Amino acid sequence: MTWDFDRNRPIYLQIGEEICRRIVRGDLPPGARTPSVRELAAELRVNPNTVQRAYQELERNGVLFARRGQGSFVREDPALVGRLRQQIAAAAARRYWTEVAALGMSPEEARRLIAGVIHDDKSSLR
Amino acid sequence: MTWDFDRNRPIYLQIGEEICRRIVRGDLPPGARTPSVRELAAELRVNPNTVQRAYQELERNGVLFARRGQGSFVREDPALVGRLRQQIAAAAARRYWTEVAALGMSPEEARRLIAGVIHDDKSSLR
DNA sequence: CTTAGTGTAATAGTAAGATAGTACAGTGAC
DNA sequence: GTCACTGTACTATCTTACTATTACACTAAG
Repeated sequence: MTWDFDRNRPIYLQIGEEICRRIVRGDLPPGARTPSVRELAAELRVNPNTVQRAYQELERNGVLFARRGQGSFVREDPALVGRLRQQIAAAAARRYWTEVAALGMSPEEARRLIAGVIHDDKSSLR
Repeated sequence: MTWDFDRNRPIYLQIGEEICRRIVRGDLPPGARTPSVRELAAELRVNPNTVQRAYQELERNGVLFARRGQGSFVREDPALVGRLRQQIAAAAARRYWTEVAALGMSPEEARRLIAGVIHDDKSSLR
């Protein structure tokens, strides 16, 4: 999976967010080994330093831990997945509402717009 | 209105977005003069060059036009407001759905989450 | 022990955003 | 004409994200 970054935001942040998404989805369950720094850097066509910075950030936030010579792993905290899911989703929802409210959009229209986008996306899958 | 920037995104982009929001809301109707470069720079505690860059960007996108010695103005294109409103809102909705879908969230939950956030916000206004 | 793979650290260089300061060009009011 | 405002342009400097490269410390497998 090569993948496109938002050029206007630091890559290391976007990598961290992607790791968290994989954890929430269950692709990276607690205890699992994450891709190594060099491995992920090659996959994303990015410098290893950038990946390492992302991992350090995640370690500081209690998401990962690292073992020299072995790799980095998802923490085994049972509350982790739920916490991440809740944090990310709530932030996304809040951001959406903040943005459209700043346009003067009504709650009803804000809800309708989301429903429409979701519906269009579903029907475009075939 | 002093106002806080997202430190992880270029300020000039955020200024441009705020101008567009003001246009959509009607605070800056077509034909209206925008704050001068120096004026807005002072208001936002930002360098005049940064504001100028935002204005240039908006001029390239057909949102503003400038007259030396007079100021910058919102274009009088009758479709402008609707176009901006549609663009910004649709992008916001799409981004929200992309984000939560990447967590594995269902359409129903995505809609419920938005409804909850909007409701909480309304009831916190008093 | 050797080897290959891991995380970690340090250095140097590049590019972009932002600041500071100055200067020039056009407009309108006096 | 003068003055005060506008947009516009340019240079220099700083900071940060990112790249490139090298090196070291640790672990597991052979």
